[in-house]
Amino acid sequence: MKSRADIAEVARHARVSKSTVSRVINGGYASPEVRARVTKVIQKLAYTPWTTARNFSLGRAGCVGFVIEDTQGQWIAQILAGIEAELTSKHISLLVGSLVIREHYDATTVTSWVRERRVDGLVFARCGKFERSLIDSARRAGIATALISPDDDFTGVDILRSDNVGAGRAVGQYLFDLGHRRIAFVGGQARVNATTFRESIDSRHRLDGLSQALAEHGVKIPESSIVFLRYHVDSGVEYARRWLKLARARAPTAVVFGNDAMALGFMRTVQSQGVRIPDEVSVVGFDDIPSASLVWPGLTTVRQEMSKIGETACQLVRRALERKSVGGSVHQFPVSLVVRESTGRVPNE
Amino acid sequence: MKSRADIAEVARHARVSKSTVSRVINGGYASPEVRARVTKVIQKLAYTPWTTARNFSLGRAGCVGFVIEDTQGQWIAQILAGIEAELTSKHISLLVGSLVIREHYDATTVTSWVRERRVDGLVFARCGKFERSLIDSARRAGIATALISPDDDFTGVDILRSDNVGAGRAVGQYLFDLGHRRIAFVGGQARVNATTFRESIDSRHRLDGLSQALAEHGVKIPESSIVFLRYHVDSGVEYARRWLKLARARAPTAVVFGNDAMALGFMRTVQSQGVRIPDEVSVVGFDDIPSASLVWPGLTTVRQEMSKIGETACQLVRRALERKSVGGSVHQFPVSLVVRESTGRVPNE
DNA sequence: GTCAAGCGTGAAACCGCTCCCGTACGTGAA
DNA sequence: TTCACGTACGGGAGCGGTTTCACGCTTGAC
Repeated sequence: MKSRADIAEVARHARVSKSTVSRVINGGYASPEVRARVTKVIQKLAYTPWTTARNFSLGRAGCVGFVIEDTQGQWIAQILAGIEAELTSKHISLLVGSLVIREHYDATTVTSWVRERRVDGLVFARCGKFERSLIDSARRAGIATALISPDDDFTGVDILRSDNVGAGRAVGQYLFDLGHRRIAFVGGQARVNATTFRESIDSRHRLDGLSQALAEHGVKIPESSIVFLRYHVDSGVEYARRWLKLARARAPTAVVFGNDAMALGFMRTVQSQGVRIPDEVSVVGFDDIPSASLVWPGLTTVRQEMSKIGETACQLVRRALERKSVGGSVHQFPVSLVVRESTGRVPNE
Repeated sequence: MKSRADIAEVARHARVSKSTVSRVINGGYASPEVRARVTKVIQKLAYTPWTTARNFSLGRAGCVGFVIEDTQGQWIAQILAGIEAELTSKHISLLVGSLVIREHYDATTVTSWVRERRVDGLVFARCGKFERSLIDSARRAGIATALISPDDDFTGVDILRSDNVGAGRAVGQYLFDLGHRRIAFVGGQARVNATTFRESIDSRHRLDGLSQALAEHGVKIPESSIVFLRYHVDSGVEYARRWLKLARARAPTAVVFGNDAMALGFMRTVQSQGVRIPDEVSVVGFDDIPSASLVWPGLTTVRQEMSKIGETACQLVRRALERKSVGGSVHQFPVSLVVRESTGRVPNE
């Protein structure tokens, strides 16, 4: 009992050589008659080339590795949706190799992917800390790499990011129009190594945009109203405690957070103390994670095209693979302000 | 310039045959001296077997396919964390092949995985509708399959599920202890095909447990307080409208939902109408998605060991692969009640 | 001393596909 | 007619591992 047809069997039935069958499948020289005959046999035998053998023969892995840091687990779906769409739409579809979703991604795992040539390409998404040596070794191994990152201090890799400055500007204009003048910004921190964190570049850009837009109307955010904490719900809680201690007349009437998790932490904490949102304070987040629309009041936030970014990242990796060249392009994606109920006109004093 | 060492080069340097190198790597007959010599050469040349070649030679794909339906994108992280832990912990680590995260998973994609032998194993997670023919064809192709599903009407595949009845009982006891006597249950629906839905088995089991626990105290849930809607935020919103219309004295003092998304939809809707939770109504969800702890008040819910379930699913697939036999085991995982602020004592009337 | 059993090793087949190269044929130009 | 060239196809090497098989050596039981 033969378990499965292989290319040789197809060739026998069609009375041609393996080479010809291969050409029919992959599109090479083949006369119409032969092509028709072979195609018919393929149909009849329900033949499908064995992917592993094909990859082996082509000297590739047929996989793209995907690395992400995602403690809250809110990102994955969006980015993956894009990646998946891109990969499956191509008949030469490469699979998403695997992913790392621990709090801090494990460089050892990724290194082994490179060493064992498990992947042809790599996509790093929102990893606070990129190991430069890791990316370099990937490049040396001929592995195309795309980074979803605000940091563009890399050579030879494609970089994708959202227009954070534009996002900040949009938020600034929006809050100004609502009458807000005392605005605070709570940015996030990116991981530098296991224990150290630094001001996140994403957040810095968002703050820059925010400041720019407000400055155009003569409004300035005082240094005392700018703070950078870890990208985590707890940071929102912590900032809420500070905010609650401020005198009513001096407390910011609007707080812009570096991500939704912090914003939601802030909201629930002040709500638990009886503060009404947006009557007493307006809140803006970033990212539009699923939770943002599930709370009451819904969180006004900035939506990024994460799905589109994931899709493009894969396209870049595939293209870099085909051309056997590594590109160092930078792609910036537009964002959109999603207005919900957590923002309102500034209260009359 | 040779790009990379292969097994033949290692063999040359160590003055042994390829076979011996292979045996040293995979643990076969080899004298201590030879083993040491070969190991040293491997170190020196930084040799790592090429995964694709190995898989090809072993006649396998080296991949496990992962299929999930996840519109809200809240599940993936939890299950994947477990899968990833299991796969990377094994040196024979298989990669997560790919995943489908559209609203309704695409059977065509999975079929092509099977046809092209892209995967050795398949894990289906929380897919409302399993295509029986798909699973059967996978079995015939010798692909080990694990289902994360409450439905055990399948043969030859491993099934994993949470103890939904136990979960329902725990919720029932808890609410009874808080003094609740008028309790409603809003279950979910699973997809049967593109347009049809049926009462979800998960929800039915949860309701069974809930009813059992309450019945032991002489409390009965009237039929009119049981409803099955689609597993979606909107269903929570819809139920909230119905609830708001009920007379205070007749409205349930506690509502148990089939999942967190519906519970959160209910909460935000009644909150927007000024209803205080849990003072006026207690709310219980299921699943403990990230959002549950981000809202105010925090949602009391039931946590499932999704990470553990994912991990076990992979173990089962791997084991089925090694033994070349398909097992039909059923695994039930314990759940835990997570009490937050959305539940409280029944209000004095 | 003989024989069987087991260990340690090398040679070579094998997995299924791609692709290089050689050949045969037909066509058009010199 | 001859030659060059492009098209169509077959033969077979090659990809890098694993595994089977054969063979030599050592050991122990009789």
